[in-house]
Amino acid sequence: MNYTQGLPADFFQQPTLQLAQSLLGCLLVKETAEGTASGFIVETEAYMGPEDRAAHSYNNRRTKRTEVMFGEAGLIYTYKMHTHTLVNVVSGPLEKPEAILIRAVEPYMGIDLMQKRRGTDNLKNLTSGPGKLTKALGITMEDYGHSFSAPPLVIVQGKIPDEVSSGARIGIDNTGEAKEYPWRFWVTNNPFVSRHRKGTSK
DNA sequence: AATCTGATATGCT
DNA sequence: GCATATCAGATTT
Repeated sequence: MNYTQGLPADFFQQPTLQLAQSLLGCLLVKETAEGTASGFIVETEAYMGPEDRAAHSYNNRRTKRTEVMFGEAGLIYTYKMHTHTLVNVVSGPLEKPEAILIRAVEPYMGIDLMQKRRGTDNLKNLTSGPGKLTKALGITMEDYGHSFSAPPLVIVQGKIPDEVSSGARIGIDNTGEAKEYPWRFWVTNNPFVSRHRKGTSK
């Protein structure tokens, strides 16, 4: 199978919190010289720009790193955290710095390649975290600023999750009230989510 | 639960 | 230039 085109632009133009849920079950595909690897998105977190203390773009902080968040929905926002690359989907209209962090995927195609890149054959440990999935899929800063609608990194239609849960986000201590906002979404009971915390299913 | 790792950008001196 | 902060992960206690 070959992916020449991702989801249409209007898919990404949903309100950010809604898009974060819509992305669950979609297939994230990365094509490289080594081969194609892909996985179903099973966990996301929304970051709501100026009003969100936890967001890089809080208070419209516009820097070289956050610049792409002010662009159009459907662009790729990658950044590095320590030794790991994390990947986000830019959301919201132009000049609204909102984004959705992809926190975990369920391995689908190219599992051999992912195992090689991660140095493990434990499926549950391949892509169950934002830094892990980028390494497994081969996502790098090279992808920064590109679109999820075109190769080599695309999001295509996948399957509809059976059930979706929501709850507080992860890793954002000391950011005041924002840390309790239920802006993390995951596929209920999916074993590939990064951390199992309590949430409410819908 | 604590600690190490150490990319990138920002802010201060 | 140096100090600091960041949407982690792996390893060790």
